[in-house]
Amino acid sequence: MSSSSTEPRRVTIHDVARSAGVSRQTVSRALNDKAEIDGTTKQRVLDAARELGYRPSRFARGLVRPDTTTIGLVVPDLLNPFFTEVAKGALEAARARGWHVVVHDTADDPDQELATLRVIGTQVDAVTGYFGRADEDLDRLTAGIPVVLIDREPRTPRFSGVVVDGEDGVREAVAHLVSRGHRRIGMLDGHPAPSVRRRWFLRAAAECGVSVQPGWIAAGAQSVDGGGAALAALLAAHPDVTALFAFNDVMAIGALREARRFGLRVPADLAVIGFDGLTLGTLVEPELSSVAIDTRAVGALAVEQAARLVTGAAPLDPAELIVRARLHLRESA
Amino acid sequence: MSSSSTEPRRVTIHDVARSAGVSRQTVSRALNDKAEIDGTTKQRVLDAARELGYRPSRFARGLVRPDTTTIGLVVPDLLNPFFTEVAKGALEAARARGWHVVVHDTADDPDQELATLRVIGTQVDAVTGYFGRADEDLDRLTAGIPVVLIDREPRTPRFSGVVVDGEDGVREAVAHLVSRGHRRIGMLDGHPAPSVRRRWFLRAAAECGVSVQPGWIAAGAQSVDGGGAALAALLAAHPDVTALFAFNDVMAIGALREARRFGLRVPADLAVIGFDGLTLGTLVEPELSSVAIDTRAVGALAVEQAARLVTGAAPLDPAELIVRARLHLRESA
DNA sequence: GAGCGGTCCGTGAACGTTCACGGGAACGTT
DNA sequence: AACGTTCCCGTGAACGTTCACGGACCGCTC
Repeated sequence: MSSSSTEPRRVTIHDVARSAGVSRQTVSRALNDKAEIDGTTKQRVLDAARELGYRPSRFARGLVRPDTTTIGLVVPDLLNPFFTEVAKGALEAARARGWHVVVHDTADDPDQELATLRVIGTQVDAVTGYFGRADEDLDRLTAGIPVVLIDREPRTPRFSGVVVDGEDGVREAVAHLVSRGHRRIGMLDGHPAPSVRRRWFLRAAAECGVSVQPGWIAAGAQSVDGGGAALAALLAAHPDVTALFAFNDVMAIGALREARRFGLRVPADLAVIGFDGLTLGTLVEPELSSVAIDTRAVGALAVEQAARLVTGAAPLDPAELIVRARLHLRESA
Repeated sequence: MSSSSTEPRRVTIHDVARSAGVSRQTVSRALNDKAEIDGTTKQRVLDAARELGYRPSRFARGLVRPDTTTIGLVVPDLLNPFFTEVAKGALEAARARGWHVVVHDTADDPDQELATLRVIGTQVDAVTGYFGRADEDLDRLTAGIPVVLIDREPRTPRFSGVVVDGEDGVREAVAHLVSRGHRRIGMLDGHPAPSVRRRWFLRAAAECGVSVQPGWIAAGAQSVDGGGAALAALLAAHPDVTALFAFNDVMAIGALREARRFGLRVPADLAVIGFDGLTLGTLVEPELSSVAIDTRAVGALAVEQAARLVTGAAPLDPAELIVRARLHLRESA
């Protein structure tokens, strides 16, 4: 309502005090439900505050009293149910501590990841999540705040992280397929370059005595459509594959759908096993077998570790940060 | 490493300055990549900062320079894909502004909602999401910050909100079912008390000239299992129902699964139409028909409105905050 | 009517950072 | 030798709030 041109200066506690004819401290008392204040003055202050549209500055307040800690969670795509479940676990763990979680979705885009890190690095007390950038970049951008990586291969001293160990689970999966008579087992990978999960798969196959032709492995985007496309490509070249291990459940579900289009019955014509163990897998038909990990635990562990790093408590041992996968058999294999 | 008992006082910019033998301002210059500083001193300062484990206080910094605004998003259950999609829309809209979003999951629990409001009210610049509490409670707990409600019936002057108008969409759905010859159409409601969506349904049915027996409406929890249970109850009492409108897609998917257990083919024996239009509906078999709304837009609109309220710009007109539903036909009806 | 306890309120100080300004040193120019 | 530039660096002030303290006022008691 003023006249001038510049920024409409913020309404401070002083303005309220002046308007109500009291001092800062009395305003503070009224707003924070403290004692030592008369009922009528309190109401007068509250009215004045409302009238002026006063909102205390959380920065000024945070400066003078110990305040809630905030941690940043970075995920490539919140719509991917895997990350949703991890986020849920993180939120629960944070809530248990009374902490805040700011969630950032990078849309799987390195530039957005960079932008996020740039802005988040100065705004939170710790950051966790999935990152693609090199360690040096991360180190520089986070400027000293604790970083907890999730499911990232090289663990360096600077960054601790939650790692998922699917080796045993994948071995169970392959062993199960072999026990059902499958000999031509393909894989849908989620990276162009061989992923860790592919290594687990190949090693398990070798241990079970079945050989895997290079052509039986197709890569695709880590999405439903990506899984469908990868299966289409795989079947076009090698229609004799009878079983399938997928990089994750989302791709596996895409494969399920694609198999239906091909007229293949699952598991009769094509057995499918995914990875992650999403609850989503119980909603599709047939229900998806999967090498399952405790996704909530992943998020919770990340927050737990972040908490320890922030408070300076003894950090969790790397061994305690390992989440192991187990085969959950349902209908698709 | 100190001796005393009390809090291990925070490392401030002064400590770094003293350690590096320079002034505060020089430390600030080094850390913020400003000019007017010598290369070697800069490095010395950086080393000292790292050595001491210095982290600038975001509060002190936020106090003195204009800082990123943060908005709170409150959802009952992030694992519910509907809320996930809304959250995604909100995150995208916030990112476009360079804003932060702190996400809180209340687990559908009034107490947790209360706790969340209590802590969030003083920590963010605006709050949006789904709330169950009465207006007075919300008003008191949010202490003057803008509140944008999502999909909540009574719009009061104090609270603006995004509302979804499914009336036309539901009418399309019922009309479609009737045109396919259905006369006994049931509904799975998500509330014990008649919901707005139920009103839309009943009105549409009346307009289409079909009557709905009270027993054809069953209520259940707004979850997959809740939908399944509700359908089971409904079919037990009224096995002659041939079509179904569900409160939302999640319940509809539960109904799909339950129908399969009952040996009913969808849509041949039982046509099913959900509400929300989740992408999840394209993953199930048969693909789910649904009265669809633009879920991302819901989240985006909420943030947009919050932005206007925070910046003091002209708020969106209530008419602009209406998201309309349209029937999306797929396989299940 | 002096003292006392209780209630209510105001005044510095402090939190940790950046901004605006000023100043010294080194160097080159006339 | 005086002067202007450029490059660094440091000193008060300010951001908006709460805490610790002190003090005014009122009513009561002895």
